[in-house]
Amino acid sequence: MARPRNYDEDQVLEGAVAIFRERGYEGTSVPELIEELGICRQSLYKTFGDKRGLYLKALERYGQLEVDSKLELLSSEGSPLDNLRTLIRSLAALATTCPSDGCLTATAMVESREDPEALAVVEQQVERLESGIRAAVQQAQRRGELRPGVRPERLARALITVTYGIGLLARLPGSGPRIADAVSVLLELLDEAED
Amino acid sequence: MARPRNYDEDQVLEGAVAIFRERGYEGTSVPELIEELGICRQSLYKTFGDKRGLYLKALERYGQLEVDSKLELLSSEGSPLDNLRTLIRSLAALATTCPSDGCLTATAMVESREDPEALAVVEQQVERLESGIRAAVQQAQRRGELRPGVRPERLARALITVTYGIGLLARLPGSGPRIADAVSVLLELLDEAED
DNA sequence: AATATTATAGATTGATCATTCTATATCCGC
DNA sequence: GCGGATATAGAATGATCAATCTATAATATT
Repeated sequence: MARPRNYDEDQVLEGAVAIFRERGYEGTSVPELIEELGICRQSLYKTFGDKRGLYLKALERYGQLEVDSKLELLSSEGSPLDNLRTLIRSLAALATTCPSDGCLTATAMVESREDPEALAVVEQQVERLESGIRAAVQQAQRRGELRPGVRPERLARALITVTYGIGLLARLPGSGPRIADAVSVLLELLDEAED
Repeated sequence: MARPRNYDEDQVLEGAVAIFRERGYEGTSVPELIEELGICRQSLYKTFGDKRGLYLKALERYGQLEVDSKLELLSSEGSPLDNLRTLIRSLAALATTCPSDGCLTATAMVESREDPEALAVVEQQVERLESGIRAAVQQAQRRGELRPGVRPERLARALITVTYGIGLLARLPGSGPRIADAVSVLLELLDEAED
């Protein structure tokens, strides 16, 4: 009945995530997107509305995957405290990664600071991760892995701040040691909070 | 001999800092700069080369003032540890500030990630603050305020990461509690490192 | 006061931007 | 294999961008 589309929406979105991570929203032109995503102009507009629509979807998708993988890590069987440690250690990977793999959520806090919809997406993902961390801390505490004095919400918020701070610093060449040391200090902090 | 200029270069730069902090580099057009700075087009180009030249100078000026004020704080008389505490507490101010007063240095890490010169300015300021913090930690340690086991460089790098992380999160509405808690946890961390 | 020198104001340029429009190609159900 | 429907390709549009050019205004020295 109709000509079938020549592209896969998910695949296009994945490509868009990579491009926006690397060059940002303003830094990417529609012609570039067309060219690199291998999708034709009209299809892009038909499927995503406009450039910003594609960006919002990419932002959402990125956050979804990123946060999901962290939450999954936190809900592994075994010690919640160990899971927290693993999560924190995984942040160190950003210290050695090329800046083009930086955190799109962190980037969006700056690039989209005048876009309430984008900020809402960001806020939602940040909150999702924050509550996952808080839950893990609470579990660790209930199991007696962390001292009773530890305040889960406060610790979770502090960890969130460092997490996205690391996502930011990863953009700055030469920040590898800073990230590594931040991770190391966080781990030590958990050790000191251990019961 | 010649018509005197109608503007003060320092004042223009200060205005540019405010504008770039609020709307970023890409988000500010030259006509807007002209209009809001009250400087005429030609003078802007004559004095600063081009838009990017003005931006680089503004970035440098912002970092200079920002870091200087923090370093001054750290080198106050009395207890270096207390100075560190004061510095950390001062970060909490960003939790309540409007996002337009966000940290231009943190913003530049994202916005100017493809501009080596801008990144060099950023890196220089970050390093300057980092070494100031490290010196303060060393002094505190030498005075016996911090445990001998504390590693100044590592702690300084961790503090830097949180500092700019806070500068990032300040852009996200609703992050006030996160920033406040991050500060609170940092202060507790210092307490635990006390000798 | 005249002139040289620099600032100012605003028109102009040429590139690039996101988006829409037009025309052509491709496929499915019949 | 034909008609209808949708995808594609790329030209066209109109706005906006940074930057330059042109012409006018203002002042300090002579």
